[in-house]
This record gives sequence, C-alpha cells and structure tokens, in this order.
Amino acid sequence: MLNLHALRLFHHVAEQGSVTKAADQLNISQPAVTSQIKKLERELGLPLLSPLGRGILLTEAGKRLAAEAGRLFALERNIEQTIDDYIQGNAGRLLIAATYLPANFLLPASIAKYKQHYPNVEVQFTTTSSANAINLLLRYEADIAFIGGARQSHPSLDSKQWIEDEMWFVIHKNHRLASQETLLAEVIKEPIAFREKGSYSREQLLAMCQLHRLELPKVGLQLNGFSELIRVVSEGYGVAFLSALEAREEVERGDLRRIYVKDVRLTNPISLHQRKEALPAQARRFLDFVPAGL
Amino acid sequence: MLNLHALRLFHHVAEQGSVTKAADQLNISQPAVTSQIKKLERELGLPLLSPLGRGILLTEAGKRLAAEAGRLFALERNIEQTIDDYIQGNAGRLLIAATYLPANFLLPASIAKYKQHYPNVEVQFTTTSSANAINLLLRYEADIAFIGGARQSHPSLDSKQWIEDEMWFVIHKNHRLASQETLLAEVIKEPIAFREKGSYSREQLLAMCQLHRLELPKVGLQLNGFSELIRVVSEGYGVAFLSALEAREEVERGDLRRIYVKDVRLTNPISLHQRKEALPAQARRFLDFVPAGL
DNA sequence: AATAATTATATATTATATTTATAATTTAAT
DNA sequence: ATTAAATTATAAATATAATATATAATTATT
Repeated sequence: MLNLHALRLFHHVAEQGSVTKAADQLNISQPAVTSQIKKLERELGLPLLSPLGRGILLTEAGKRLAAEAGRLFALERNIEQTIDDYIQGNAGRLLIAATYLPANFLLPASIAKYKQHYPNVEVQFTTTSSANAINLLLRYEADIAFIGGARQSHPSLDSKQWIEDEMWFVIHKNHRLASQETLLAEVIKEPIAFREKGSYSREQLLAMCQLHRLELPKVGLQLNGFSELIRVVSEGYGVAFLSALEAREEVERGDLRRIYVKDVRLTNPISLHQRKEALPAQARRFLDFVPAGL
Repeated sequence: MLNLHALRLFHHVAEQGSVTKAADQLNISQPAVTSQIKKLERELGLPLLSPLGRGILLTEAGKRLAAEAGRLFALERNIEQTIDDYIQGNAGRLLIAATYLPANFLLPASIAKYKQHYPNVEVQFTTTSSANAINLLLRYEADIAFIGGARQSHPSLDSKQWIEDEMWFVIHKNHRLASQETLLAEVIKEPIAFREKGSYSREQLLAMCQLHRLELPKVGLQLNGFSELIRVVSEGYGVAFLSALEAREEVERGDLRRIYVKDVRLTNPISLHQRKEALPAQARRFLDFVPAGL
C-alpha cells in the first residue's frame, strides 16, 4: 500500500526538479516536503533523491518512481474530470419513471429536447404503475417520477403537484349530445366505455355518481388502454370519461366531441416525485426542459 | 485533487458492499470509515452511499466512482509490483563502469552469467578512464566501477582493493631473454614498447628505474592499446611491460615468453568503487557473479 | 416485542503533517 | 578568500486530521 500523499509531493518534486519549487507550488513549507520524501524513502527502502550541489538529483529509482507516479496522477486528473462531468450533468444517467399519461403525452417532447443538449447522458425512461414508480425512486432506479392520477406518496419522498389536467366526457361527433351542455344524470344514461378497474378515471366517475346520488352507470365496455378506448368511442359506441390530454387530438380533429357536463368539473392531477436528498444534476437539468406546472 | 485516503476506504466499502466489513479488512474502526466517506461526499458534493435496511447501497455516483477507484488502485498495485521487482533486483538497470583491463579480461564473463539470471535488467557497461568512472559514480550514471591501475578515489565513495594482478615483462619467444631470469638493468637495455604517457604500466616502470637508479629506458615505441602492444612484441620488436591478464593468453600459447626479472615484483591493483549509500540491488546481485578478490 | 446487525454521531485520543527557526552545504559574487 | 545567496536537512513546537471508544438510531430477524 503506497503512501499516496508522500508520492504526490514526490511527484511535484520530480516535476519541478526542486524541493523548494515543489513546496511553493503545493503551498506548503519546504521542510514539509523534505520530511515526506524522507518518509517515502524509508517506507520503500529506496533512495529517491540525492543532493547535487545546492539542489537535488533524482536517483535511478527516483526517476522510475516519478514515471509511475506520473501515470497515477494523470489517472487521478482523469477521474476528477469524469466526476466533474457527472456533477455538471454532462455525463452519467438520467433515470425517469412515469405513469402512462405523462409518459405518453407530456414527457416525450422534453426528453427529445434534453437529449439534444446532453447527448452524453444515458436516459432511461420507464413507464410503469404509480406504485412501482415510487419503488424505483426508493431503490435509486429512478431519480424523478411523474405520476398521474391517484396521489401516491411516501414519507421519504418529496412530492409536488405538477400539472392539473381536466377530465372530459367525449362522444361520437354525430351523437345528439355532441358539443352540448348537459348534466351528469343525462350522460350516464348513455353506455359508458370504461378503463380497467382501479383506474383513476373510472374511480372518479363512480365517486361522482355516488356524490350526486345517481344510479351507477352500466359498464358498457371495459378497455385496457386509452387508445383502444378512443377508437371504440370514435366508432360510435358510448361515452368515454378521460383526461383532456388523451382526447384533445381527436376532439380538435373533430372525430370526437366533448359533452359539457355542467355539474361535474374534475381534474386529473399529475405529480412530480423525488427522494428528499438533492436531485442529481442530470435530473435537475432535465427539469429545465419540462413545462412548468401550474 | 482527490482525497486518495478517503477514496481508498470508499473503494474497500464498495468492494465489500459494507462499511463494517471494509473496516475489518482495513483493520480500523467502523466509525473511522463512515467518517472518511462522509468527508469524501462533502468534498465531492456527491452522495456515494445511501442506507438500505441495515446496510448500505451505492448510489449511481457511488457506483461510477467505485469503478474509477478500482482502476486507480489497480494501477497502484501495479506500481508496487514494479517497485518490488526493482528492489529485488529483478528489473531496472545495472550501471557498470570499468577501465579497460577489468572491462576486457575480468568482467565480460560475469556480465554474461548475470544476464542469464536477470534477463529483465538492462545492463549498461561503460569502458572509460578511471577519472571518468569516478564521475559516473558521483552522477549516478554508474553504480559500481572497476578501476585498474592508479588508486583513484573520492571522499564520498567507498573503494576497496579487489584483485592484484601481477605485472610481467614479455618478449618474443626466440629472444635470448625468453623465459630467463635476469635483472631490471639487463631488461632495460632492450628497446621497450610502451603504452601511452600516464598509463599505469609506463609510470610504474619508470618509477622502478628511478628507484634502482638506472638510466631511463629509451621509448622504442609508443602504442595506444594493449592488443597493438602485444602484436608488436609478438612480431619480434622489444620488451613489453604489462599486466599478466593482458599477456597470459599469448604466453600460454607460446607466442610470447616472460622474462623473470628478479629485482622487480610489481602488481597492478584493480579496485572496486561505489557510492557510500546502500548499493542498488541490481549491483549487489551482480557482485555475486564477480570472482571474489584476494 | 426482543434481539442482533449495521450504520451514524459525538467526544476524546492519537497519530501525522506542517510550520517555524535554524543549521549545513554549495554555488556565485565581490 | 570571504561573503552572500540559494538550497536542502534537522529539530522542536504546533496544528491538523484520522482514529477509537462509547452510544444512538435504524432495520431485519426471531
């Protein structure tokens, strides 16, 4: 096990060819340098310097050791550079977890812009359930998580509201309710195309019916993804209750129309989660590319 | 400038996956390790470890740093090995200086044997004047010097007598004095083939004549190398006064004959010189292959 | 709930590196 | 030849840093 502190001082002495100059460069006193080099010589059992006039000369062993020390401290500088790149967020990994809504409608644009600015950062983007996103954060397998719907959280995480998306009722453009104002009681007379059990939209809608003391709507269809849902409603079957983000494109294109349900105004909260410790630079930089929350 | 001490402890922690095990391995207490790692985290501004149950987990930055640290400490072991080879005398350089007599008649056999045992040592063998041999020692451009003739020396060098070679008078095999006993006074009536001015044999012979209060011999021929000298005498011209080592082969072959000069018994001392500090292992090992002095 | 294992923290102690002052050596200058 | 300047070496005192001890806090295991 080499004495790397003493070796560092020796490295400077070898480079400068002088104990005094090395001490100046190191901002320590000359005797401190002499003493460390004597110590290194004792530890190695090799003479490294020999006096030459007023000054010193490297012995053969000294020259060889200096060459090796040069390699070692070059590697050290290399590592420092790597660390600095990492700290600056110019290298390393960016670990993002998200649920399907932000993963599909909000983040892709941000990730693309981020990658253009930080091409050397390896981006790992995981779409998963909100519960698993939390786990990834805790296990350091994600640095930030974007979670839509239910406000999942955890005591050792920091969470904040990010975007509040409106919930929309949508229907086929030729339906009599298309673009009409009406009430929830009217809407649930129509067959409803639902997402899977436990999904935020489904739970919210059922809760709203209970609140209004209405009969629960009949589950006309149950579908697993938002695009399947939209396709079915576009084909003319029933009403869908979903995030504006999911439906906006179809509505703007005119394939679907909203129903303006006056007595229901629900939103789908999307939140941002991270560990309590300081955010890694990669994630911090990424957030610069993410549209600000409301 | 990395804190290489703390980095070393961190390296062990990363390798063991445990602060406690690393402390055991390092033979220091567990809090010493924890404290150094906290210090490193502060210095780098990066979290390296995070608690995981009872135990720790490397952060992303920790994993990256551990990989870099692995490279650095592997290089350290490499250097240690190089140093050890050097200390054992299995690598490095062997720097020998010698004057022509040991360089030609004594050392070549030793160097050959040494090289067979230590093929990885670079041998540098310089034939030069005795004064320059001393300089090479002082400038660390030689580790040992074999000097024939005048007993050169220097206060900061250790010198010791090594071999005492006899001085011989030799002459052509058909000469009337060939293999005869006689006196110096008789010999110097013959023409003498001399080496260059200042050479040991020439000075010694002239001093001997003065001591015996004889007229100085006439310089029949002056030659610069011993082989030229021998060739001339072999061809039948005059008497040569030289080291037994130089003449032995020719005498044994019968081309030359000695003259046994009863009132002159001179020797050519060959001495061994080194700096006062410990001899490098390469030179120490080499001396094992050198025939012991008288 | 109790125990064992592990890391974290606080304080005291020890070890180590550094400074200050000065000596010794050598070169260069007068 | 003396003197002055530059450099490294040495010794003692000081400052800094690393470590040990004791204990707390956390978590997994029984």
